[in-house]
Amino acid sequence: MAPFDPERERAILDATMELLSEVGYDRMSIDQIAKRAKASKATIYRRWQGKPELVVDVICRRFDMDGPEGADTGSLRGDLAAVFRGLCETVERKHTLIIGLSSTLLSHQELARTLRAHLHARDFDAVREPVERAVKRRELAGPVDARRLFTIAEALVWHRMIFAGPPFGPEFVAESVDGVLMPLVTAWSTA
Amino acid sequence: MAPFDPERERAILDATMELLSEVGYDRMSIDQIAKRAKASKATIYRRWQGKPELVVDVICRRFDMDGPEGADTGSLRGDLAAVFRGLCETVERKHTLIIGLSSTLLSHQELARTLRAHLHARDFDAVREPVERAVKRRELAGPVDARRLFTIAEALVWHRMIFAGPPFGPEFVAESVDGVLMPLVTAWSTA
Amino acid sequence: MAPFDPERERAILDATMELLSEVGYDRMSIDQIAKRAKASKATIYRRWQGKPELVVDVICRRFDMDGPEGADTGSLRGDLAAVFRGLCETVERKHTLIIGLSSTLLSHQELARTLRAHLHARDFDAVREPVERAVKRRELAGPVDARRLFTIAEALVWHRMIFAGPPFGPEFVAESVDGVLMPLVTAWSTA
Amino acid sequence: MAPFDPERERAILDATMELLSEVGYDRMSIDQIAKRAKASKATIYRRWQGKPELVVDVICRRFDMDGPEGADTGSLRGDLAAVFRGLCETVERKHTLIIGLSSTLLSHQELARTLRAHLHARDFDAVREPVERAVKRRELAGPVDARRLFTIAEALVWHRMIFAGPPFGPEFVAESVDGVLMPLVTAWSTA
DNA sequence: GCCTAATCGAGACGGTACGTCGAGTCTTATT
DNA sequence: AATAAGACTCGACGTACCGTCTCGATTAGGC
Repeated sequence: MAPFDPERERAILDATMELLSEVGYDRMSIDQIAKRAKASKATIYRRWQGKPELVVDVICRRFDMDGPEGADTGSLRGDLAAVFRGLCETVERKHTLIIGLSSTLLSHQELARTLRAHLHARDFDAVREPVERAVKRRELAGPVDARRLFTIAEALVWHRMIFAGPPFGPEFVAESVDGVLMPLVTAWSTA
Repeated sequence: MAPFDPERERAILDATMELLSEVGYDRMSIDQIAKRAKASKATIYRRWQGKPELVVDVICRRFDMDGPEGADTGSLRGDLAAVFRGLCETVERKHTLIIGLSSTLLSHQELARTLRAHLHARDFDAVREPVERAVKRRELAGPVDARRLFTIAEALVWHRMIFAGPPFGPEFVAESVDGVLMPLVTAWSTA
Repeated sequence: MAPFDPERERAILDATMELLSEVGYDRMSIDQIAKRAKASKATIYRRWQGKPELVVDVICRRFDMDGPEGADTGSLRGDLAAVFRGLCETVERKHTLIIGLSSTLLSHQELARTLRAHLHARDFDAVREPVERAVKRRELAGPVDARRLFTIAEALVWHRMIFAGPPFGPEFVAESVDGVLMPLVTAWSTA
Repeated sequence: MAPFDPERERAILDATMELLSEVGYDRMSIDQIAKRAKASKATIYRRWQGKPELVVDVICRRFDMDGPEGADTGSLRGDLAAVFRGLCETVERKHTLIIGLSSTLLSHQELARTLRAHLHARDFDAVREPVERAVKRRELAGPVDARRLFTIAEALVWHRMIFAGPPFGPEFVAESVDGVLMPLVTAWSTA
């Protein structure tokens, strides 16, 4: 058992996951995690600095975006709407965790960096292909920076998250795609 | 001394302010505040429900937006840039507090509403006038929903705040105004 | 409630007493005491430095010798035997606590002093009167230092305690009184 | 390496000895011993039940009385004083260990027996010869139970140990021998 | 000018969670 | 087969805040 036992790690991460969704970040205690994982607190603290680090690890390992799968709907608008809906789901799924962590992240910059790296990353690809297809289809006049477009989408979702909270209805998706993303991408492609 | 002593209120709010900037929201304790304000914890809890409420009060009273004062620069682009810069400053100034609070807000919806009310409120006006002036000047082809525009601006700033953190350089302002706000407002006005 | 609440103190001391006799010093935890006294650990640590100090306090307040009351039996031998039996009882009653504490006392000299002060103190008187009566009755040729005599008795009991443990049978009392105390006091009085 | 390696045993006992004198029984941990002896905890627990057993073993092997060597001084008083001084030294040397162990011994009767066996054992002989010589010299009127005498001496030293602590000055030796042992042995021999 | 009542400081209280430590067990790789 | 290394469970430790509470002392305005 000389190296860290991966089985214990699993058990602890699993217990953490469960408790996160049952009681939330704030009301979840290390003792609870230990008890549920049939682990000792020492084992937890041997691997992670504290609760925030543990939860960030959970997020990174378990909550990673599954790629919103830019399904090809035939039109740019349809593709963007699909991606946007995926983004809403993802943010909605993680937001409790991330917001629960946020105050801690202020004083743990390194932790914040780690978490950020896992926040966009993969999703970005999901928007590049629809745009490229649209260019090929002549739906767009010229090439467009997909990264920038994705950033705007992300900003819209998080803003909604912060100032209104879930759920994200279809009217929010429609308004965002038709009122912001499409006008923008069109404007950019003709610039 | 029959009514609540307003002097104590001041002392408590001041102490809270100081501690917030010295140690941050999380590591600030009610005991610290009481000691620094030479007040008793009872006095604090008599006026506020708890730490979050107290801090929200501090934010509302002390941190309120000074109105980014959409100075008339003669062009829509200049006006929007001015507003956007003001928004950056405001968010930068408050973000620590707001993020510190955020996890609490998840379980205190009423508190969240109070805070939100103080988050945009006044700023919104600052963007309506530039837009109206631009319409008058024929810089814009038609009327535009200033609220929507302001929301986008806010979303961009908060997104930057969350995923990169301060400071917000001039290139961020330029990119946002030229790459997003101007194209959007133009597109909307011709729709 | 400004000063320390004496009722809580009682409850804590009582709980400590009970647990000491139920599980012994070593296996008694502060958490147990707190739970049984319906007190919080903080309250305990506010008054006492730690477990040893608490237990010493218990000993001092609750276990104090009730004065073995040298009942006047008419003869010096009878009186000494009575005192000696009382001493046996007292030591037997306290020995578990004291031995439980002893290792701690090594590194807490001040605590050790406090405890020692409560170990003989009162008992000493119990042996002075029998001796004085014996002198009056001409049973003893001259005056005798009662303190010294008591010390010998105490030494005998503790030695028995350490090297054999309880119980102390009547043959131990007889042997001690007839074989040691009486010969000694006789020798001293004729010196 | 099939059988238990005696070299490891030595290393462990040595490390235990060192630590006992450096930090005392209570603050010495098995991990420390293991680290210092470059041994593994498993190796320690394979040989000894636990810390108390290990320390008792150390005491038995390393701290055994070297026989206070009842040097023949020509007089019973001189011989007894010599033995008594030796006893003081021995007890002083071991007392930290024994007191450190004492609380554990309460719940480990077998261990207590083992330790007791090593506490008097040899010393007893040291007092028999002086007494026999004194009888031969006609210094004593009749035979005396040396064991009983030794017990009294031991009781005096331990009592002093417990209620005052070291060091044992010459006045303690003088008072004990002249005030207690000599009167007693005289009284016994004429009985 | 006094009295009654509200408010104050101080800080003890029951709780809950923290992060650390030591004991004793068990696993793996080495010798 | 016994070892060194060290991870493991368990449970106690002592600390820090939380939000509630009970004290006297202090200060108001109504008499």
